[in-house]
Parts: sequence; structure tokens; C-alpha cells
Amino acid sequence: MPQAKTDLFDNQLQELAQLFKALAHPARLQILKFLGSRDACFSGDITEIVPLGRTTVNQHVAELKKAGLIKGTAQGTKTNYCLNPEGIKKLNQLGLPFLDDLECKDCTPKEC
Amino acid sequence: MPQAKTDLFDNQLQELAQLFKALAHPARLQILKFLGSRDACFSGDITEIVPLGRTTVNQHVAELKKAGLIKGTAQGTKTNYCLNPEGIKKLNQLGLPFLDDLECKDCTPKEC
DNA sequence: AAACTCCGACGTAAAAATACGTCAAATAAA
DNA sequence: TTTATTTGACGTATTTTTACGTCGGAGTTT
Repeated sequence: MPQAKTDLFDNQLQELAQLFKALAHPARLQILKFLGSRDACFSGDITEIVPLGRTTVNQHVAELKKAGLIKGTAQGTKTNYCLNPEGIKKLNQLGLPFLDDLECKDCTPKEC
Repeated sequence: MPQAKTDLFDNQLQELAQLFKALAHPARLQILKFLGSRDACFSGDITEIVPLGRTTVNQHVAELKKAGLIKGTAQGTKTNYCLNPEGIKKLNQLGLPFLDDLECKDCTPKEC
């Protein structure tokens, strides 16, 4: 884009859009779902979870890290991947109310 | 991207990723929020709601339409913009459970 | 030590997203 | 009828995203 104009918007909207962007690819959803479905963190090859090349998966992992939704701390050869509770919390704090407020309120069939 | 590999993923994940993608820009969030905050639909110039050029805003509107989140029916010169209850419902049905399931379950500080 | 495994960093290519200008059609207002 | 207003369609430039190959380092295994 010929210059990102995202800073013309409300801060909360910007932040929320960033978070939703991190969720805008099935590979990233799959990674989050995988980590969320486990009791503990995952120390192993995330590449094998996702049907894409290793490099590509690592890129998606990096994006999730950048968005603050997961953490990955090196542990010997392997990396320990966890959900980042703070990021998830922020996602829920901003995202859930937004989705809730979209519900059709008192719209009659005529109006909607 | 040199070929979209999105079809390698679970259908629900694909669909949800598509919906989140539609929410991945502050302009689109602003439009949704605006329509959602009203009791009825909006018949007027959406361009003036968003701090971007008319053409650009219309493009965002088209994306929201494509994602099934809003409807826009022509009414004389103006267009009547409404949230699309079915799309919003689907977003909530898929999105809310996903977000809820990401909550850290019984992770001790040691593990996360 | 040598071989292997896993990961990050770098580079690359194709596609999509973003932002806008311009134009034409349709309706409303003068 | 002429003039505006509004919207959608088309085209374009720039940036970002997506997907991968390759290389090198850190640590394990043999």
C-alpha cells in the first residue's frame, strides 16, 4: 500500500485490527488452537502440525509472536512454544465486546 | 502468494480465517462498529465516517459485503447499508468459541 | 569428531491488500 | 433540461503477505 494510513484511526481499533490480522490465516489459527488445546506448552516441531513448508510455518509463528499471542523460548535444540496469556487476554478484552456489540439490537425485519 | 494453500486446512478454520481477515483493518472495524451502534440501517455516505478516500472506503465496504458481514441495497441514489445478521451470527458462532478456548487452562507459571 | 536435528536469518517470487484517480450511469435537485 | 450527487466499475502504484529454498549456528546423538 502506498503508505499505511492506519494511524488515522482510533487506537483501540488499530490494536484490535492488528490482533484480528494475526488470526487471519488458517495456519495461524491451527497453531493457536493446537497450543490452546494442550494443558502445557509444546516442545517439538510445530512444522509437523501444519501442512506447509517449514520456512513458511516459522514465518507464521513469528507473526504470532510479533502479535504477542504466543511465546517461544529456546530450550536446547528445541523451542518451547506457549500461548502468551497477556496477548490472549488482550485479544479477549478487545475482541469479545466488539463481537458482542455487533448483534442486531432491535431491528425489525423491515429495517434489516 | 505463489498459490494459496488455504484449501489444505480444515473447513472451519478456513472460514473463520476468512471472517477474521475481514476484521483485519481498522476502517472495516469502524464501519462495522458504526452500523452496529445504530438502531436501524444507514442510508447515506459511509465515506464520511472513515478518514480515507471515497474509492478506498468503497473497497472496504465491498470486502465486508463479500465476507457476508454487511448488506447494501441501492435505494434511489443512495445505498442502504445494514449489518447482515446471518454473517454476524456465523462470526459469533465460529469466533466466540475459538477465542474462549484459547484461555489458559491449568497452566502453572512454570509451564507458561 | 562426525552426523544429525531443529531453528533462525536471508533472499526471492508471486499474489493479495491498500490507497487513490478517473470515468460513467442513475437518480435527485435546479 | 441542465446540473449536481452518489455509487459502482476500471485501472494503477506501492506495500505487504504468502510460500518456499538455502545456508549457517547451536545443540544432540552416535
